[in-house]
Amino acid sequence: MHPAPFTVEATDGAARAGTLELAHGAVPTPTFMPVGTRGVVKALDTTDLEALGASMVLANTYHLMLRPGGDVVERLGGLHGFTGWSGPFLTDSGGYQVFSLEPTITEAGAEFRSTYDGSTVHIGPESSMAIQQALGADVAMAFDHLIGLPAPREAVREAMERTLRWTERAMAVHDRDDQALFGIVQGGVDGELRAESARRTAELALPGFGIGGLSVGESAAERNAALDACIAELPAGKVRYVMGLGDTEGVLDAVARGADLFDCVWPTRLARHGKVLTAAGDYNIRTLANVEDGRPLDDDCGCLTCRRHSRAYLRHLHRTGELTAHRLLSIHNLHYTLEVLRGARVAISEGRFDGFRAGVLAARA
RNA sequence: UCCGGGGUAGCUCAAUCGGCAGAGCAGCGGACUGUUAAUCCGUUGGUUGUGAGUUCGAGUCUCACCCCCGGAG
Repeated sequence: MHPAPFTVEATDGAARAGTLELAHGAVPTPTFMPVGTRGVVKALDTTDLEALGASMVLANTYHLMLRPGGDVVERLGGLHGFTGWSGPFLTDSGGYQVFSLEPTITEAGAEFRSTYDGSTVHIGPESSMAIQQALGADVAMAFDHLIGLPAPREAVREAMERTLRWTERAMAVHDRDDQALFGIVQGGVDGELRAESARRTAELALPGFGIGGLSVGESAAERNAALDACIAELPAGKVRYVMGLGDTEGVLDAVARGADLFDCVWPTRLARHGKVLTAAGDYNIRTLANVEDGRPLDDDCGCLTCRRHSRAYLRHLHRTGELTAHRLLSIHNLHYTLEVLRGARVAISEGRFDGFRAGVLAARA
């Protein structure tokens, strides 16, 4: 087990700025991990990610075990050798697919119909761990049971308890020294279950903690209350990763509550759908309003896309289905998201996070 | 000038025997959060080229005219 030491360098209220040390480098927090499910951030390559200043990338166990297979990736040098990304990686355990693909769940694990060829595939806490160790990310996530909300309290408790049992099973088989294993807090939007899940997961003495099961149908107020309940029970000296959260308002809410790490398809998926994230508010590039607009996507943005291309050109590319549109908008949206968190980090260290956050939100409104 | 084909939403086209004028695209709006999503959902547009006629009822049948395409001359 890699210890993944986390140093809190500054705090401002509950918000904190820190550094997470991993086998492939240090990650300044708070920060955002672009999602590269199949070993690639859709439409981008590793040089794009380097230019963006991304410090860590996420990949997915379920998808990579099916294609090309964990063993193939392992023989090609693990995720780092295979993809060419030399910075830190985190692999999700396949737990999200328990939610999104609705497999049959038993105590042993989850039984899926493969999304690629329809064959039956099984993932349990041990097999997810084995595949993640083969993939060789800096951080592996324990296989968890994630359910959509709203859900009956008993179902939320059952998923939470199962996640705890599965996490202990994952720990029992994990043995890579260059890889950290994070546990995942569940509990829906029930404050008591969240607190209990966080407390019992923290007792497992893992190097970091995911806060999972959010952004699955609950309101922002419910999500924030759930975050408060979890974070109150998690150790201050370890990293807190809010899984699957990526919109500006949601991320800033979480940073204000003491979260350090995020990942989400939000910036990249929205980019492919033509939605542009900006400091002055979000909009769709596809509309007629942009047809002859020579301005950049965002007047104040310094990203590669905004330095070189107009809204009119990007609208044209998106409308005509040119693949470059996805790359250029993904670069912009990721740059925007990373900048918000870089700004938050600086503001925390200077003791002005509340003002920073209020300014960002006001400009977007 | 003659022969043939055609004219329906911004565009390309459907519409059974004469029986409530539709679709795709475009446009407009919404959704999307540990990726089965370059996706999905919703929605505004009509004097059916013009004018008469037949009929309970015409995009559809009849007549005249206008316009477009092809062929002939």
